[in-house]
Order: sequence, then C-alpha cells, then structure tokens
Amino acid sequence: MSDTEKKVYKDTLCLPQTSFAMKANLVQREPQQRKDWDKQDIYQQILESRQGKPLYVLHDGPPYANGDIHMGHVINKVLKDFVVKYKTMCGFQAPYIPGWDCHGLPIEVKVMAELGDAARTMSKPDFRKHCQKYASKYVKLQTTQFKSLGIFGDFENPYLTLKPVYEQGILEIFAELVGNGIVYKQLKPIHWSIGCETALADAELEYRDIPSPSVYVNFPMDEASAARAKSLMGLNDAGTMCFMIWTTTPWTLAANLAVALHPRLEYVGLTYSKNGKKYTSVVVKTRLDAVVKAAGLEEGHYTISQGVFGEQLKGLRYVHPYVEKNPTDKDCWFALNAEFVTTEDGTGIVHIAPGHGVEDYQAGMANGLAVYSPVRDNGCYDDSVPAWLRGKNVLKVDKEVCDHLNSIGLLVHQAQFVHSYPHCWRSKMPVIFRATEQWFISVDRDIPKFGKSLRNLALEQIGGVQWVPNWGEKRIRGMLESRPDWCISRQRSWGLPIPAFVNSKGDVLLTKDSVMAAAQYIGKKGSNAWFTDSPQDILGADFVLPAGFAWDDLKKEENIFDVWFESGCSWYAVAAKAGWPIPVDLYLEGSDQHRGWFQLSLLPALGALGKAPFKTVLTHGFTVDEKGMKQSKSAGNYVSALEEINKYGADILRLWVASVNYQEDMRCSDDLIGRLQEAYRKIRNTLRYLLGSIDGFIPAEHGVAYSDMLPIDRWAMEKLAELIEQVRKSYEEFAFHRVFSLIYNFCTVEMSSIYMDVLKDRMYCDGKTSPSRRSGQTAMYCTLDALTRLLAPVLAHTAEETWAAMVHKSDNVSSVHMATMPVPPAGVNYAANAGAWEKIMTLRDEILKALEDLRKNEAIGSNQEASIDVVIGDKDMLAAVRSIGAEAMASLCIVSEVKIAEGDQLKVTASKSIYAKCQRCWNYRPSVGKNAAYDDLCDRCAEVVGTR
RNA sequence: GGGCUCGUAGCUCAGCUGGUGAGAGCGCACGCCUGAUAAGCGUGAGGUCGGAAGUUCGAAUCUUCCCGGGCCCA
Repeated sequence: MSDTEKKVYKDTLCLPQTSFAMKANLVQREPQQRKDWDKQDIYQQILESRQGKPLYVLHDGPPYANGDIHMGHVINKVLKDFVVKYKTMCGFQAPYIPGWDCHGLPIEVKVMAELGDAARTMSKPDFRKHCQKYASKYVKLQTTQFKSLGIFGDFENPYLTLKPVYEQGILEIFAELVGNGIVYKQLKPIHWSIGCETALADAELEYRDIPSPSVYVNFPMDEASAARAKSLMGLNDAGTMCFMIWTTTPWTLAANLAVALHPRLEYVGLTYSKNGKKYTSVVVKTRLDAVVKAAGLEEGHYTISQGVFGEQLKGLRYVHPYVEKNPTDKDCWFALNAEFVTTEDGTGIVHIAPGHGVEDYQAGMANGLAVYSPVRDNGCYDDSVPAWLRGKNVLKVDKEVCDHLNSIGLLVHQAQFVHSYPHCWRSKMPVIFRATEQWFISVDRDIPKFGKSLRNLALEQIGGVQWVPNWGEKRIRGMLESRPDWCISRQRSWGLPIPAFVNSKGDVLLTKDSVMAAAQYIGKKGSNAWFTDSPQDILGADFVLPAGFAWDDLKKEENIFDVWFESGCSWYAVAAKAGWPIPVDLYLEGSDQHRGWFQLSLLPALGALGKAPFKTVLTHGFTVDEKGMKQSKSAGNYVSALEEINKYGADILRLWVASVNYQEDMRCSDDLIGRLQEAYRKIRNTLRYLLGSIDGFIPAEHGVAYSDMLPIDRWAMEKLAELIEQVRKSYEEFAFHRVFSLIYNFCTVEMSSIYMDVLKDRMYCDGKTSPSRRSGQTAMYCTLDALTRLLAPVLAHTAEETWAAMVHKSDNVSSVHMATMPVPPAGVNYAANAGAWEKIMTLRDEILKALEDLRKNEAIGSNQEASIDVVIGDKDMLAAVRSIGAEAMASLCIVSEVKIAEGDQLKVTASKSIYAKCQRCWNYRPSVGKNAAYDDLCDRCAEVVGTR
C-alpha cells in the first residue's frame, strides 16, 4: 500500500483539534494573562458578581515592607489565594485585602544606613518621612511580586499600618484597653546602648567575642541567717557564713538586691580559711569541684557540710558587700528561689539585680523586689551608689569593684574569660541591661467589663477557635499560660506614638478620652503631627483636662508602639472598619505566628471586645532544603522565589505549594520545584486532549444522558463524580496536597492511561456524529468542565486559559474564577458500581500482563494485534464482565477481540490475532475483506467511510 | 535546656480508633506505539515504615528512651 492510500484513511479520521497549545510557555503566557485580568479589574468584577452572597473573610496578616519576597511569602500568599479562589467559586463573597507592616526598627535601621550622618541631625518628622518613603517603595515592589503569582486581591487599596486611618484604628483599640484598666507604666530592663544613649531592640544587636571578668564573691549572711544555715547544714565552727555568687558583670553588684537558688538542687557549705580568716561558702553541690579549683583550695584544707535543698535556704538574709543602706523602697538582700538557676557554670547561686537583667527582673517581680537601676543614660552610676562609684562609667569599673571586694576579703576568685556578648550595632560598644520606664498591657489584671483577666479570657476563648492543624491550640495555650505582661513601648522614631502626656510633676495623662481625642487627630493628620503639634492641637480645643493638669504644663511622651500592637489591631482597623463581622473566618500564617500575630491579635481583641478575632486559625510550616535543614543565604541552600517564578512560571510554583503538606516542614529546592513541571505537563496534556476531543461538540445539542451512555463512558462519569466529591472535601479541609494528588492521579490513571487511550478508537474512527462518539464526547466534556473548575484555585492561569479555549461553556462567565465549583453529576452513583468495575479492572491488569509476555516474544507490537481468551472463575467478575460485554472488554484493553468463558479459575491467554488488519482503525477483525467496496476495511470503518 | 512538632520506597503523598505477605503517582530500568508526537501505552525493580526496648496472640499504627530535623523561647 502506498503512503497516499494510507493518507486517504487518515483524513477520514476525527483526530483531536484544539488551539490549546501543548507547550505551556508559562513564563511568556502568564504575564499576558495577568494583564488581561488587570484590564478587566478581575478582583472587583468577582466581588460584584458575589454581591449579596454570604461573606467569607480571610484576613491577611501583614508581611513586613522590606526586601524582595521569598519562598515563605510564596507559600503563605498562595495558600491564601487557594482559599479565596475556592471560597469564591463556592459562591461566597470572599474579599481579600492585602496588608503591610510598615513601621518598626528594620526599616529605621536601613534608612539610617542609607542616610548616614545626615540622620543624626535630622528632625524626627523629616527622618520619618524617609522611613515612609522606604516602606512605600517596598509595598509597591512586593505588590508587583505578589501579583506575579496570580494572586487576586485589592492591591489598589491595601491596608498599611502607616496610613492615618489605620493608626486611628490602633489608637481606638488602645483607648478601649486604657479604659478597661489594663495599660500601665513600669520600670523594666532592656538592652541599652551607652554609646548611642538609646534602647536597642534585638535586631540591633551584634554578638561578638569579648573578654569578661569571671568573679566569685562571698555575700556574708546576717547573724540570724547564719545561725539558721549552720543548723540546717549541721555546722558548728563555720566562721563567716556566706552565699557565694558568680558573675561576669561585677559592675551590676552595686544594684544587687537578692541571690537566687534553685529550689530543688542540693547546696552544701564549703568551709575553708583565707588570709587567716575562716569562711563557709554555700554553693550548689554539683559545682563544688569547680569552686574548689577556682578558690585554689588544696585537698585536706577544706571541709564540706551536709546538703540542703535551695528551698530550705529561701528567705535567709545577707549583708551587701559594699552597699550600706537599702537603696529601694522594698525589701532586699535575701535568698529567693528561681527555676532558671543552672549548674552549667558559677556556683548555683545567682546574684540578682532586677534593674539589669531580664531573669533578674522576673525573679524580682515574683519576689517583691524593686527595680533598681542606678545607671544614667550615659552609662555612669547615679548618686545612689557608694561614693567611690558615683559618676563612674559602668563599663570601666570592673577592676575597681574587684579590688574593693578583695580588700574587704570577699573576693574568692577572679579570672578572665572570653564569651559571646551583645554589642550595639552602631557604636560597637558592649550593651548593658538597664531598667527604664515602659508601657505594658497587663495579662493578669481583671477587666471589670468582662470579669476576667486577659490571660484567662484567652485561655478560655482559644478552645472555641478552630486550629488547623489542631495542635495549634496546645501551642498557643502553652505560650499564653507563661507569657509575661506585654511591653508595648519602644524608644524609637519610626512608629505610632503612644499618646501619653506628662506634666512637670511627672504625672501621666493617658485616659480613654485622651487617647480617643488623639486618635481622631492622628486619623486626620497622621502620626507625624504628634511630633510637630501642640498637646492642645492634638487633644482638641474643647478637651477637658483632668484635675492636676494644665495646658501650659503638658509635655508629649515620645514612646512609640511595639509594631506587634499595630498589626495586632488589624482585625479592627481593617476588618471591622470594612463592616465585616468579628470574628472573621480565617487567619492563615506560618506557625511562628502563634507567638506573633495570632497571639498579639487575640489579646487586643479580647481586651477590647472580650472575644477572639478569628474563627479558624490555619498555620503552615517553613521551607527547608532537600536534606531537611534550615535554609539560609549563607549556607548556600537558599531558594530564590523570584528566580523560581521567572524560571518556571507562577502556576508551577502554585502547583508546588499545592503538592506539599504545608503542615510540616516543606523540602524545597530548584530541583524539587522543577519536578512539578512533569506533573504540570501531564495535567495540561490531559486538558488539551479533552479539549481536542470535544471539538465540534455542542453540549446542549449533542449531549447524551448518563443512562444512555456506553458502559465505559458511564465508568468515566462515575470516576468523575467521585473525584469531584473528594476534591471538594479536601478543599473544605484545606488539604490542598490531597487536591493535587487526587487530580494528578485522576489525570494520569483514569484519564490518560485508561479512558483517553481507550476512547481513541471510538473518537477517531466512529462516525463523527454517531451516538457512540457523542456518548464519549459528553463524558469528556463533563470531565474537562469539572477538571478546569477544580483546578482553578491552584492553576489559576492554566485553568483560565482552558476556560477560554472551551467554546461552549457551562457557565456564562468570562473567567473561570467567577464560575462555580462543580458538583457530582446528578444521577451518577459511583459507589453502586465500584465493585463491578474493580473486578473488570483486575481482569484488565491480567490481560495487559499476558500481552506483555506476547510482546516480549515479539509476536505482537501493539495490543490491537492480539486476541484474548479468558476463563473466569470468580462469579462476580464474570457477571461484571458480561454486563459490559466482550466488545467493551476488548476496547478497554485495546485488543481486537476478547472471548469469555466460565471455568474454575482465572486464566488469560493472549495470542496473535488470526484476522486481517483494518487499514483505517488498525484493529484485526473478521469483517476485514468482506466488504467489496472497501476490502481493506472492517465493517465499522467501511460504513463510516461509505457514508461520509 | 524548655514548649510544640515532624521523620513510611530516589521524590511527593496514602495507610481510620493496632489484625490477610506495607500502598499510589512520579522518577528509574526495560519494552511498545508513531493518527495526542519535545506526546501516548505497558511491564518491572525499589522500603528491616529514623533507631532501640516494651505492651500485645499480633504494631508503620500504643508506651518509653535514643538519634536526626523544624518553629518558638531561654
């Protein structure tokens, strides 16, 4: 036969036809798609199409407006987009207002670096303008980057924490909290840079190795305590009873107010002589060797008492080595118990200076100590310390302190050692801990309105929130149980001022009314006005000052809010102000936000409303490298989100996000993401083939009822019904990786390897308008339609492209994102026939194996060359196969003939067909050669060709 | 060091409240087709379920410990 004759029959086939390209070219195609979306203002159009529908609010957590987006952003925003697009397609009005965290230190630091010396001389408002410019620049940049992922949202009107209306919202919530009596001011130790005379945040610290003194000091007990200690330890002749402490910051000894012992560790008395005087130093038992060595005591020159627990020594009092009078208005100089005491170094007894250490502070608070910090802004002692220290720089007195202690016989040992210590990033000087006045939100004061403290409200309300995954509740519960009061003030420039005023007597004006007044003013003028305008301008001419205050004696404080307080009010400043009910439906962030945004949104909402701001909180994990290790630029295992987007396209990244279980760590590398291209191609090709197969099919005219379909088409409809049900369930559970695997497996197995392959013969060779072909086209149309919609939240671009390529749409909307999620086709009960189909597919597997043997023997190439004889023992299998018929069974295996017989057990015999090959459909059929007009065709093909 | 959490084939995931020899898809190997063609189809090889002990007639599934990750804190 000649090629031209072959060609003749090829032209009589109905091969797939579509404009939908096989090659995706996502990197070129997607930007065009986004341009189209922008042009038609897709976000607004979708919202309008959902007017009057029930609301579903996913409230965006604001990323920080700094730098390019990274994989963490991609995961977070894409997951959010899945939810928003899915809920929209479920008929909800699902608005998405993206937000940015715009204030705060990282920006301030960057701007200072950019400005250099100019920053020092600049006024606060001028400096803040630079910060605002910086933040705005990154909001713009990240907007573009987020949109390049195909995310829909109100990017024209995002919420920014620097906007005056947003600032007003923060202050209104703050006013509520003030009104509810849980805001207070107190001394608290913070990192202090002596060089820059300012408070520092963690981000401003650099850790460097420096040599520090390591000193062991005896704190002699008072008489009564010494007697008590001796009796507890079974000592008679003990000399001077002391607590021996160890410290690396001798300068803080001047502020010592207590010593801390671990309640459940064993302490002993070490008795020895030094310079002719006898001492007994109490130390923890497990540090004895180290202390003996440090003190230079030789074997036999010391004795050890029996042990007592730290608990038993609690309350014993000592005399400060060189401070004569209690410098505070509270009790001091006694032993207390604290869990943080360790035995890794030192003596197991920790010197406590509540004004100069965080743990010291906490221990002090818990034991009724004052917060004493006798250090001025410039790092020099104030006048409350002994005369020989007054006015001296604390960083330079260590030697003097040691010499003094030595001279009075209390210095046991002194050495130098090198350790990592925080330094100021700008002045490069070592940082000190120093107590300053800060504003706090109390978590333990009862709020009269609610009859409970913030902590109790929180612990109670989190039970009513849905946490996904559910261990989120455990996690946040643990944090809430142990969290201290919230320090909301920062001594910085770039942020929203805490609108407190103070008079010359030091009285503070901060009431619900005063904050509300300031809120109104700042809402109009922006927070810069705080630094430029007068108290009377800010509070308003008709503001009535409380007793004791006068306009001509009123100064503005210059603390700003912790940025977490700002973002923690977004449920109000954004969601409530938009008129949406609180709690909103969903918060969705990384699991680090249990400490961050979730908790710090919960607290203001509880403080103001008494209820949580969210119904559901969903968290995701973090990306790690291929080996499961943390990613960082310096480790070289960092994956650049922008590079990945530019390399593979947004839909590949979206597919990657969908493919992994976000509840755990997500392994991520260029290679891993690249592999999703394979999956993408399979899905795309499935869509393309379906599109090509329904060419010329008009559903309303040509559609075949399910009950009239051929058996294999009914099977496809049943599989589709099952898929729709399972995918929707998975979306509802936010289980996107199941959505992915369900759809991917469906495309690979049910569609590509079975249905589409099997249907080729019918689609290509049957009469173009024959009922059998229409039956297949109906199933394929339904599948394509449903698949496109199910995919739309994930493959936002590709689904849209597919939708556009569908000539006859089932939903009269221009964008698939305005369409609705499919429901399982009516009347299709997949469960009823599942058992029978399973039997049939088992038989198919056996037949395919038999064919493979035949092929290995080189008896056949394609399956069409073979005939199959099956003997079936299983009654159910026999019934199932007979119900679809031998011919359907043959087409299901793409063989030319299947003969079925009943027997004892399953036996499959494959052999080369004895019939001739039809030159059109390539099947081997008995009818080939029987038709005079077409002697090289089977009867089916002869008829089709003859009636064309 | 503490709280929470994770560890099933090369990869991504299933394996429900313990019960027939541990699954799927991809990848890989080998082969087929050339009328979805930078496509399509088939067959096959891959796992001591992180490790160890224990509970049990029986554990990937329960308990304890250990190892190795991650997030948050100290």
